Amino acid sequence: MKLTKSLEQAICIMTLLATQDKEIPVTSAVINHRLNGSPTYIKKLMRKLVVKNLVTSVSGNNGGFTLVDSPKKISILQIIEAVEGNISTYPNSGLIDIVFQDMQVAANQGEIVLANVFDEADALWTNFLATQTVADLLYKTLGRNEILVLNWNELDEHQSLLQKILPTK
Amino acid sequence: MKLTKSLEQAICIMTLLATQDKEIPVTSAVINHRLNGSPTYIKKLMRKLVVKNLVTSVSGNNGGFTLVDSPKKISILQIIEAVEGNISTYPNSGLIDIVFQDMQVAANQGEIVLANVFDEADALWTNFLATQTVADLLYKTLGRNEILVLNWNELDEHQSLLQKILPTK
DNA sequence: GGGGCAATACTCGGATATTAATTGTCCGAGTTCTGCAGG
DNA sequence: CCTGCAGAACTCGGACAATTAATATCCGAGTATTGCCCC
Repeated sequence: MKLTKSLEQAICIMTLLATQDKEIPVTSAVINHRLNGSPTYIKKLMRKLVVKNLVTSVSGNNGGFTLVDSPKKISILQIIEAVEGNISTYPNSGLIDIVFQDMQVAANQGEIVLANVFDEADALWTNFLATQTVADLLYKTLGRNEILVLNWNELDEHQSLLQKILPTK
Repeated sequence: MKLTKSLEQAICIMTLLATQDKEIPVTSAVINHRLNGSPTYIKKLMRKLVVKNLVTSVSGNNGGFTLVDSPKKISILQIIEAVEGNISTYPNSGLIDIVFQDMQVAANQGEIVLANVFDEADALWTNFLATQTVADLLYKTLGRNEILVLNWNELDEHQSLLQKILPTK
């Protein structure tokens, strides 16, 4: 049982936006270049984050994406749910009830019991991830309790400049 | 994020075997008939349970499948791992490190932090499901603290007899 | 009557097809800024 | 100047194609019972 690759990308995007000067939206071109994935697909991904109100999009010239909230207020769970939808691991189709159908038991009883067990397990998982914020990730990774802010648009320009220069030599 | 349909089937099979007289193996034909799925696919599923030593298979005439252990000793987690393999939800491809590659941070640090967070969440999930046994499911569903035992092979014969008789009328 | 020997009723395991989910592409929009041309 | 207009630089959103994972089928085995035939 794996989450999708999209989720990994979404987390990257969120941490990236978290270290971005809030006044300057990051263009999707910059995100694409960083993540090195399919540009059009990443746009779709971005849309999911926008719809779930985790990032805002600014269209037009100098447009792009910005975090809605402080990284301290964005949990990993929110990102997961934006990308994957609600988490419910048990693929319930009621199949279990056919096992019990000959034992005098209320219909759906097996289904209910099973669904509850998995819901409980899922709740443990989601509750924990709800406590983990994007800021926590940055703190732990950078080893300090502050988030440094930079402008990815410029950072990326350098990179692409380099890549434009190198091949010509 | 869903587990596969196979898992639902596997759980049904395990509860079914749990209510079967241990002396009499259940044939896969009976299991197929009950689950109403693809017979050949269910055989493959059964194999996974056999390989993980949750059920034993007896070949030859009057052969079939039997639980290895008491339902009290079989956890839901064991069934899940037999069918889905080890649970690790984060689709780690190290992508996160590209975000941090320009900030002076040990390589892989982001990857490690993220993987740990998800591992911790997964552990909560799996630890809980490790405490839930097949016997628990039966108790909760049947509403009593004993597992009634029957012979599904015979039960199923009746059914198929009925189905053979009915169409002729 | 009992020892072999087929027939029967099962599981085993891999190669291969089908179907569903995920990922990726395309195209034609809409929106905001910038710069420039004409009054 | 300053007003308006065209173009550039972005996002939006849906329809469609390709890729990968899950499900299902097929086929040729192997193995233990059953029952019957022959000595």
